[in-house]
Amino acid sequence: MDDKKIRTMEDFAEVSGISRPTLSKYFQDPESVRQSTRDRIETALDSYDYRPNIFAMNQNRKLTRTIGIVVPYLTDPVFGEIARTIEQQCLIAGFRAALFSSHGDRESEIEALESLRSLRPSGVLLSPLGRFSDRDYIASFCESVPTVIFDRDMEGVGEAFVGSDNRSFVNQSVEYLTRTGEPPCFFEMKNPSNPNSIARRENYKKTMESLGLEPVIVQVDGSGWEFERIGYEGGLKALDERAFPTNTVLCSNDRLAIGFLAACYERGLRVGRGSGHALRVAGHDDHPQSRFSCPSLTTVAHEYDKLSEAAVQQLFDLIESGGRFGERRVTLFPARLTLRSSA
Amino acid sequence: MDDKKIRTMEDFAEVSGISRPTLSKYFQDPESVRQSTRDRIETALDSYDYRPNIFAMNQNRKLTRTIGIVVPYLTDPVFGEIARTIEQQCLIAGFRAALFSSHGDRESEIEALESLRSLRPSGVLLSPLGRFSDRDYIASFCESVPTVIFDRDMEGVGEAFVGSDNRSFVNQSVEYLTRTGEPPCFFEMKNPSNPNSIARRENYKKTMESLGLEPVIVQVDGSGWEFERIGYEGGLKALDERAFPTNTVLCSNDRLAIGFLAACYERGLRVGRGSGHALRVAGHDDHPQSRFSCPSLTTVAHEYDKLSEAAVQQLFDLIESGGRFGERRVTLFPARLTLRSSA
DNA sequence: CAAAAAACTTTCCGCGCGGAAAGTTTTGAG
DNA sequence: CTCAAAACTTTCCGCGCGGAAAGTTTTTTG
Repeated sequence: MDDKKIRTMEDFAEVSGISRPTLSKYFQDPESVRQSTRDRIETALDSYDYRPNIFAMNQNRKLTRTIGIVVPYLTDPVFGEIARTIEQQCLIAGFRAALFSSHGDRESEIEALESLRSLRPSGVLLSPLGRFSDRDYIASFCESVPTVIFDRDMEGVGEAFVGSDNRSFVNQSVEYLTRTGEPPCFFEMKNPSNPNSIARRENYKKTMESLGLEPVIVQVDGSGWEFERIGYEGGLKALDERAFPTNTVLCSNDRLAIGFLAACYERGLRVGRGSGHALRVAGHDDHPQSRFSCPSLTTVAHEYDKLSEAAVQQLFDLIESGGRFGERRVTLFPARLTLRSSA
Repeated sequence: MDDKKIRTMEDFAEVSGISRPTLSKYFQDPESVRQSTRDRIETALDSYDYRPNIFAMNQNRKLTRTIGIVVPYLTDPVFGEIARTIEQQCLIAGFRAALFSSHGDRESEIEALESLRSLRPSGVLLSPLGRFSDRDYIASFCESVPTVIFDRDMEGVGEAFVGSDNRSFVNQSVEYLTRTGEPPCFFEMKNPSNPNSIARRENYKKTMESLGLEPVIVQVDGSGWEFERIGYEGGLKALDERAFPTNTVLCSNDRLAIGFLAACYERGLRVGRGSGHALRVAGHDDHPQSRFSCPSLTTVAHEYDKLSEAAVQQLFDLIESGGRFGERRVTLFPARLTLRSSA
């Protein structure tokens, strides 16, 4: 371990007895050199502890082996979880990950992508804000950087989209709820920024109509990312106004549902199925907290692992295809109904 | 906007009529050139849309103007929130932010720091895992990179620590609970990885003893980061075993408390103060969800903003001091008791 | 074992910028 | 208006690595 003054690849070439260009090849892809050479390099490597200068590398390389990850709101544990999964898969594949959050804000989203662009990433995994995104900017970004959109779609933008099948989500929840009790009312924000929310509302309508039932949509005010608060305050108001004609409430997402459950608790309404309960409540997304709400929340779960894996895989495909697919690829994952106590 | 072939600073010098070295100065610090020159550059800048190559810049610069942020578990909204705040303050100060999560794992923490080291950041804000951290590695990292430790301390490591005063936290909660009802039992994980947890337990003991009361500590099994689950499962067990001699439970942190509340709900125990309630429950941290638990959780709040701000400020001081303070600086923030319905 | 292929070495240049040195222009205080 | 200080320009070199070209060695194939 006499790591004296091995600062450059030249230095390391000298002490390891391998020529600099071969070392260069090795550091870009260890598989690209002969096994015997690789062994010699790796032996020297743990004697001298040298690491190539990342800036000098990326300055000249075409592919920087960096993957950008942009999520709309990192504080939401769902995105935290997704980011975590994706990051680890990138690392395993030998890429570095650069993580950015849009903080729910249009300008921040642009800033993140701008930072990312200057990093010249091999590819980007982007979950856009949705309605608040600067569509034109993002479209032009996707033109210059291989980008896969995930979780929330932006139609026509990017070479691929990987997300959940909102139809499957709502079908399952509505079907279950109507089969086991009164038909559900749909509880949501008036102006959701999330395209998934809009798709879910439309699918709720369609599903109800196809069942010959009257859709009832209860919309509450509120903007921003404090969904629990919005669900809580809007829930109190809706309950007090008796806005729900049936005893079953299907929330657009779990965070809203958790807020709504807090409102029910506040008003002394017992939530759950069976006698002795005033209301049934269900959500969508299987938020990590929904397992520990009171009562635990019946919801429809994403397969986060599969989604993350597929998104990463699509991006790697895209990178290998030189940044272009023939046509936009869309991968949707079905949902899994998760029964708990609330409905 | 004829941004044709302005790829290098040389190109931009030509079209802007400013010499390359002056441009170089400008991009490192706009204040370092004369106002009139700055105006000329900025005028040219929005005509030609040039941005210096970040890799070429950082290759030669001493300070990369990058701040590394490492948190133990990004999926925890508390850290998400802190990371968000810190990131924005760095951006305002003209630094880029590189965000990493240790994912609760020793190896990942080392990997994050290793990645960071190769980025040659101006400074690093690190919230270590705690008991699971490789103390020696982190200490040596702090030797080579200006580092401020925050939120959870690692004694003697890093040039500065910014966090919360756990004594103040526990003092306030214990004092309030004893004053308004039966004295609290302390509910926690058996082997907390978080140094804050350990400090809180010790302070609970001391505070109780100083009040002439017998401390009662209920420890539950479980490891990892699923605190709600641990609180829920351990809570069920403890309730069934009648492990709490008083009707008041003080949880080491809010996530544990949220799990415990779910256990209480499951067992049909009404939580809250006043008659008609079986149990009082309180937590620490003011987790974003604790406002919407059932019932809403009485807790002791961090001043996240101040903490983040102070951590960033300390780091900037440290960077300006050339990476060394005379002696280790410790900044602690007191807590703010936040009364809600649960106690 | 010979010939072809693969892997390696040597040499050279370039990437886009930082920074030093020396000379020139601009600024502002008296 | 004068002159020194401040700000700028010109010129040059270096950072650490990527990558091409041409030559040499090793491995593979029949």
